[in-house]
Amino acid sequence: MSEIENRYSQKEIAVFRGLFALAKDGRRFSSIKVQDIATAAGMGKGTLYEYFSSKEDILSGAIFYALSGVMNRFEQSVDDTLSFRQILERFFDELDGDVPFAALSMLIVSMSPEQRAEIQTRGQDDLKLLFSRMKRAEADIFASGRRRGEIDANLDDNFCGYVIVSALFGQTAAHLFSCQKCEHRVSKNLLVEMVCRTLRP
Amino acid sequence: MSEIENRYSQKEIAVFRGLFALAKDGRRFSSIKVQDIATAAGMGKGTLYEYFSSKEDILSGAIFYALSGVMNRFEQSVDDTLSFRQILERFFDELDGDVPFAALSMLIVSMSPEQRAEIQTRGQDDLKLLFSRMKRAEADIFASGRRRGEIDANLDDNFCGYVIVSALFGQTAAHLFSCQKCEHRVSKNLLVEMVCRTLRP
Amino acid sequence: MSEIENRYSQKEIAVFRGLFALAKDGRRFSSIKVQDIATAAGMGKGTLYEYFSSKEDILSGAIFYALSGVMNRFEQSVDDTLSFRQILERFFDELDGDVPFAALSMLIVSMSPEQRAEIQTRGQDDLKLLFSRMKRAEADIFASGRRRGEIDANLDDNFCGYVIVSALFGQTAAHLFSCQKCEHRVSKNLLVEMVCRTLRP
Amino acid sequence: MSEIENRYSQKEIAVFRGLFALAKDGRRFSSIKVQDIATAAGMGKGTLYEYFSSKEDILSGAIFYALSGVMNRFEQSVDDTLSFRQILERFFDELDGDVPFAALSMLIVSMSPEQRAEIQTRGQDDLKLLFSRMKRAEADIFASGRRRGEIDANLDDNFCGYVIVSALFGQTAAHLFSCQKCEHRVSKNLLVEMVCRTLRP
DNA sequence: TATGAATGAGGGTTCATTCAT
DNA sequence: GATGAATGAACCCTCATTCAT
Repeated sequence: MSEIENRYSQKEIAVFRGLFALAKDGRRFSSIKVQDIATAAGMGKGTLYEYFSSKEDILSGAIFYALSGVMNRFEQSVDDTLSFRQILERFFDELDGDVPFAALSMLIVSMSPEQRAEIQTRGQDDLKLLFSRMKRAEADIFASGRRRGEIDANLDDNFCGYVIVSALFGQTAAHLFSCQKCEHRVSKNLLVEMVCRTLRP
Repeated sequence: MSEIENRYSQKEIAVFRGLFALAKDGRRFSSIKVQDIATAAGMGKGTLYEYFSSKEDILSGAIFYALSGVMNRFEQSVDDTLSFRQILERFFDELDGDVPFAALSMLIVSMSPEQRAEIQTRGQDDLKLLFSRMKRAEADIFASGRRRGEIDANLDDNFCGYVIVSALFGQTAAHLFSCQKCEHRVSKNLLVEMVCRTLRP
Repeated sequence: MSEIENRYSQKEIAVFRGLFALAKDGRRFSSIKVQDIATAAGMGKGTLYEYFSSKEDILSGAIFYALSGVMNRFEQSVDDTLSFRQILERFFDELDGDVPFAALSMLIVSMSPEQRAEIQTRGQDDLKLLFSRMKRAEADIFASGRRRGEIDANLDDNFCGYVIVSALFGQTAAHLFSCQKCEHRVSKNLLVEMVCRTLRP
Repeated sequence: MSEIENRYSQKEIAVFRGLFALAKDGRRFSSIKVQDIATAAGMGKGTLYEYFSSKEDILSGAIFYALSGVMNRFEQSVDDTLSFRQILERFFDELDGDVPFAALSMLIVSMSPEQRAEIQTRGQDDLKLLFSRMKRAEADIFASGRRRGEIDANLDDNFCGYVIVSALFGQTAAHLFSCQKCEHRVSKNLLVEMVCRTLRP
């Protein structure tokens, strides 16, 4: 993670954190003004443009930054001494530690289709490296889960990964517009319960 | 459903369909101009304001309209002769028939927090009636699933509902930003598979 | 007056009266919608355009109509058996009878410079005839006032007319933005008092 | 006056002057575009909104600014060595020096009823102070005029003030829509003559 | 380097006008 | 003749971006 943090200047990180703080309560990116971000980051509006070329660039950067953190977190969750459920719990528990995941979700859906396409190919040496490392971590965790009998041996890594990603974003979306109000802690328990139930043999 | 359709003028429905067509490919609401909606709906820009008080009002109206359709569809999925999996398949199969669910998801996350709060309380005689009818339909379907042994008897209706809602929105979010591209049909199969695996005893 | 009334259809008069009613409480012409006028006149919006070519045309027509009334009223005030002060009192008393003068003032200042230029030359056979008749009435009244010793013999008709016009519009303007609130009746007394004091020998 | 000028930034004064220049020739406020004001003030359209919250706010500000100037001018006209007529002449001579009074009149009648109500109560420490100072100046001038025998001792300050205000606005209105064209200088002479004749014993 | 005053392109909204009924 | 649904030109205002300091 420190290597990721090192890749950003303190100013950039301040901007990212400012943006996440603004997006935390479900505010849409389009309703967040550049001035808001600058204020939240504790700097002048003009300074933003010393580090980012546009408002959209801030969005892309912030998402890239946060995803790096999430992936690192996931990678670090690999621990052969823990059960699959325990790994999930630890991962979800720490998920909001660095960056509120609800904010990250809001920002991701705020991206333009072009940005989404771009972020998939961006930083071929960076993001793809992260992805591949995360995939390997995933594979380790899933393999461990299968060995322990927590994951159905017939389910491949793609399905398992899809279940987690889907549950993750589904939770946020459900929060945004659900019939019943859900406590955040309950949601996490629901999440773990759902994933484990889904993947169990 | 006809009762819902009847509650809207042809112009209003044309606007809703125009908006959904524009949102289908993941376009953000903020990047959709009022002129775009008018053009997509086949009418002049000024005409929109004969039926809606603002751009946001179009959004609220469209979401309310689409949700009504989804709920009606779900209610109509109740069929004691079908298995839980079959009901899910039928529901998901028809989900995109009227309004693309991906578009609906995009629009829901495009709502402002204020709109989200408002739509929860709006139309006490309309939306709440729909909700309660859907809840009853849900209860029937889940009860049937439990009777057939497809749903774990220990899981209450809230959990079952949460799983479906979460899977529904998670799918869209996963589409928006996932590592691998997913075919739409595959997603549906994944959806059914996920829900059934999660709820099985 | 009947000849003036006869020159307008009932619809046109309804429109004029509707507009005056709307302008009575100081509302600016630019804030009065065509729909408002139509509603106040008890007809459909489209019908207005059967009788007037534009919103500005309604304004010009209404002013022309009201001015005709005022001039006729003034002409009819000529009465050799009354003192100058009595004539003024009668004129001012009846001023609001047909059309609220405050509304007329508001509408006059709402005219565009082009309209003002146009109305001075409009209806060469109509307005100019009215003007000349009014001038003659003025001359008679002023002459009578001088004969009775109510008007300074050194003041020409232009000055006398200017005093009346100025007092008339000054009253309205002072109403619009004055330090102290003035009762309408008081204003009339003030008006007469001012004019008589000004013109007295 | 410098204290008033100091209360406004140079940009604000530029905007006010730009607006007065546009209104000078009798143009209605509703026909003056924000872009026109910006151009006349020598700045970009967006800059206006750094200093004013709306087009109406520009109007209110300009009127408040100009009225302050007029009141200050009137206050400074107090001079015991001059006759009442001389004071009037000096006041009217300088009236157009800063801001064309015809433009100010046009803008005042362009105000919405709501704005008129608001400006009467606005700036309790500012406008009301100005009003009270002007009232005192008025009282001094009228007292001096009575002492010199230029003003009828039976006329109270309210009547005297009303005569001046009425003459002031009546002149503008008469200009806007009068039978004969009046030279500006002639108007001023007329004004002084009218006021002095009216108030004389 | 950091800033925020200035900018103007762009978009939401209004409303006078038209025309099919 | 009377109507009002439909229209789009026009305008106010926002806010991302720039650049002189």
